Amino acid sequence: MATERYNAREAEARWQAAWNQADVYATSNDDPRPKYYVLEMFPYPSGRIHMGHVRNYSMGDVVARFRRARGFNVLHPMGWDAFGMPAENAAMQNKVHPKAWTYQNIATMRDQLKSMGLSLDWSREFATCDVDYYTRQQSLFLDFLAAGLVTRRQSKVNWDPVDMTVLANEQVIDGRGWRSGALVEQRDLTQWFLRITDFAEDLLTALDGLDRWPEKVRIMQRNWIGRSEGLRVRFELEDAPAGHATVEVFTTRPDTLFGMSFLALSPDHPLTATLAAKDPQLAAFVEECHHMGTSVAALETAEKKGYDTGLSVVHPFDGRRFPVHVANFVLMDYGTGAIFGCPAHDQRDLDFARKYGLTVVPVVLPEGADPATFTVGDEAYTGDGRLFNSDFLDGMAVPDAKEEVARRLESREIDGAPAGRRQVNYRLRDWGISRQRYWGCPIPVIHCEACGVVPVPKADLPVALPDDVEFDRPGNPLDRHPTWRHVDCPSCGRPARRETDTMDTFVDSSWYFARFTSPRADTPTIPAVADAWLPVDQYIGGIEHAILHLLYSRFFTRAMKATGHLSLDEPFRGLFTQGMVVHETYRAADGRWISPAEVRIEEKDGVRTAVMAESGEAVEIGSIEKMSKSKRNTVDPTDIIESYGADAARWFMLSDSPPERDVEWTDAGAQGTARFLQRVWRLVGEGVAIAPPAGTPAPAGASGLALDLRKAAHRALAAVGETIEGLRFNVALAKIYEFVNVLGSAVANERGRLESDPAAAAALREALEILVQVMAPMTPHLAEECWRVLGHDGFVSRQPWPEVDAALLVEDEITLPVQINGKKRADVTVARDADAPTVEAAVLALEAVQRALEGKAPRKVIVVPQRIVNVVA
RNA sequence: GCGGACGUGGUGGAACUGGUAGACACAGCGGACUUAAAAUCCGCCGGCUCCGGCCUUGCGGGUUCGAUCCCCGCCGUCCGCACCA
Repeated sequence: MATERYNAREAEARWQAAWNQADVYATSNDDPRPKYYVLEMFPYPSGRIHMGHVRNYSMGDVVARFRRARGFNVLHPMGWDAFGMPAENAAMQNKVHPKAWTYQNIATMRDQLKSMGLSLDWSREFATCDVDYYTRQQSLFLDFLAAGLVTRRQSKVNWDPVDMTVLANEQVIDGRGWRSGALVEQRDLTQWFLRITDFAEDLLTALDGLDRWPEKVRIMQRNWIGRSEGLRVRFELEDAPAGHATVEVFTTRPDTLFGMSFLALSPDHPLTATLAAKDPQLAAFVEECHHMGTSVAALETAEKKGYDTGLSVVHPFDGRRFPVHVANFVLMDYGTGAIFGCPAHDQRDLDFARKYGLTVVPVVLPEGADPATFTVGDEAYTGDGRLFNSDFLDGMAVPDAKEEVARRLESREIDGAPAGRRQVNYRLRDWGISRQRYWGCPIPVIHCEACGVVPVPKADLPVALPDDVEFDRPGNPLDRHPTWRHVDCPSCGRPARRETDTMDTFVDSSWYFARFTSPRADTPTIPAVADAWLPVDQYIGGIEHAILHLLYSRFFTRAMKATGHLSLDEPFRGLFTQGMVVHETYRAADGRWISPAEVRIEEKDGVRTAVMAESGEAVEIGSIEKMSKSKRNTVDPTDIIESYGADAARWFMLSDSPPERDVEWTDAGAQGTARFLQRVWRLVGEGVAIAPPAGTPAPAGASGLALDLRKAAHRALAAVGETIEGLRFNVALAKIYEFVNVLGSAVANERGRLESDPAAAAALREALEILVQVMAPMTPHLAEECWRVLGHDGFVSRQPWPEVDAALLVEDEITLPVQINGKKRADVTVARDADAPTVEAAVLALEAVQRALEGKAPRKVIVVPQRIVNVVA
């Protein structure tokens, strides 16, 4: 009988409507079953979804559907990370309001996501630019402010003089603004900060407990937080200017104090400023340092430069005097902004000392080196060893010497304070969230001449963005709005001024996962509900968020705990970072990039060539790269879904490559997937014609073909379950292919037996149902359609995952490979529970073994039960 | 410079805890069906071979009855951080 081809376009639309009608994927907060929260990083509404989204959301949907079938109450929501600069850029370029642009994009992308057939609870959807959302965010900010988790202070920022805004470090490329191309200036601005550094230690130590996170991400966060233990050491200054009797440095190597040859100040150090006020040459040097730029390239090639201030400091132990320099490589915002230089054991200090002819005295002797001859050339010695040339430290190991110096300096007073203080330092900085931008969450404070900074009372929230703004000039439109910023002081009632800075959009994404648990509540969360759902059991997204978003969210969760909005520390129990979608690139003879849609690939004798589909003009096939607009090597998910179907797109995104690695999109692969899905459709159609009706139980105690089919089905069922659980989707799919191959050849070659043996036919029905159910997480539309063909009403999406019959997974007889001297030479088939002597006897009787032994007795026979036999001749 | 990951057929990859290397797929080749094409189905598909075998998981060693897996040393690719004292 001829089976109709599966019409993905028609069937997918029909099942999406049916799911929607029956509200299949809505989740209740009151469901008593165990919870499972699966979340994919929500998208920025840039315009259209891309294949990276398809991959990300396909993975999450497999997890969600699988867990639902396993009996969990699954929360699988979707929303929009909707504030940000692209909306304002669009406003400036195309004269469209950021709000209109954003919501239009959301509408488009929502339709695209819906066409993928994702099992999302759309009733919980929100965008971070919804007033309802950012109102709660303002409320959170006020709580953080009251709890002392927010500060306002001056800091150096990257200022783009053309766009007139602060730029994040990531937005400064080679010293220029990423959009304007203007040279970025360092400016001192008053900024709002969230005090993430208060949690530095906890954010660091808690990483150890995140055992379902990729090790790579944990290491990146660990390095980012950058904890180091050291000592602050205060030096007495000679001939010091008023107010600068001492200068303090931070060091992690107090053991090398006797190897000191200079002290260096940051150009931004207060003492530098004091000295520069009276020393025009120093002032010029400082100015020069500020113009050196912050780009990677500039730092890499930057020469060590210094300026001798003429001052001296006194060594705390032996009273020697050392010069004080201002040096370009000393950072003001790490440690104390000053260092002591020990050239023998620090490469930067060594470079500096060589340049300015300062002494180099080694004080740590590598093991086995001769103290009389050991010298340091162009490479500082930073390794371990024993102290020498170091007075009372001589002979000590490095750790002991560190301890001894700390101990002595702690109990020593200079100028009324201890000369040394142990200190733990972090690289992590407080999080500056002020942005001079319109399209963000307004910071809810008011500046009053009389009262200072006054928080907006919660009753007055929201501080809503005005709609009537102009984007005809760069800068922040909120600053130029005729009325918005004018407001009465909530405290004294006199005219005051609103804060016109908005929040960094990373704030918006730092708590959205908590908001999904009760998205319409009039408080940021309902604590009991948030606690019931959180943590997110499986979070899936790109590695590019390894630090910022994931660290901010970890901080935010702690801050929300401190302010009573939930009561846990870690938001994401399991984290998975998926690889990118990559594609071949194509270039025309004149060098312009050509999109895959315009290219036709031809293959002759294994050589692939490409031509323009229309003109036949030759096209060069280039390297495989991340899909990007600039290289035009993108494919549009909607085109793919229209030509192959959503199920095929989903399946292909999950097949072949392990999910953490990059996957290459190829048209041939997509076609192969579509062919496979047609094959499954035919198989189910042909199979159901032979199999007994729905409801027929699987045959118990089956044998022969029935048993073979049952074993194949239950083995696939077990393997698919295990591999999905481990997020090894590519392996899950391979197991399904294997299973389909078994079923396909049974239906094709064993038709007679299937028709004459009711047990085999019943086993076939069971197998087909299992096939449809294990495929349902990946290809839900096709699965629903097949489920109907198999004679069932209702949704396969609501079916529980079938139980594995463990008895069917074990073989009574097993075939063991037989090795002779580690090389496979034969097979032996024995009972599964045969003991070692029995197996050995069977092996030695084998003809191949006899031949290899040439009549001699084996030296040794190793029997690994149920695995392998190795005969050592 | 520091930190990390990876390296398996033409390609993507599989291989439980040290136990048959190459599952599964893509591409390719051969064949069947067809007036033809599409679709579908069947077969082959790491290398060498004196047809008994031999070699093969980047390279060189080591441990082991046995190594893609563990250890040491190289080579290569990719990613992250980067004057953090």
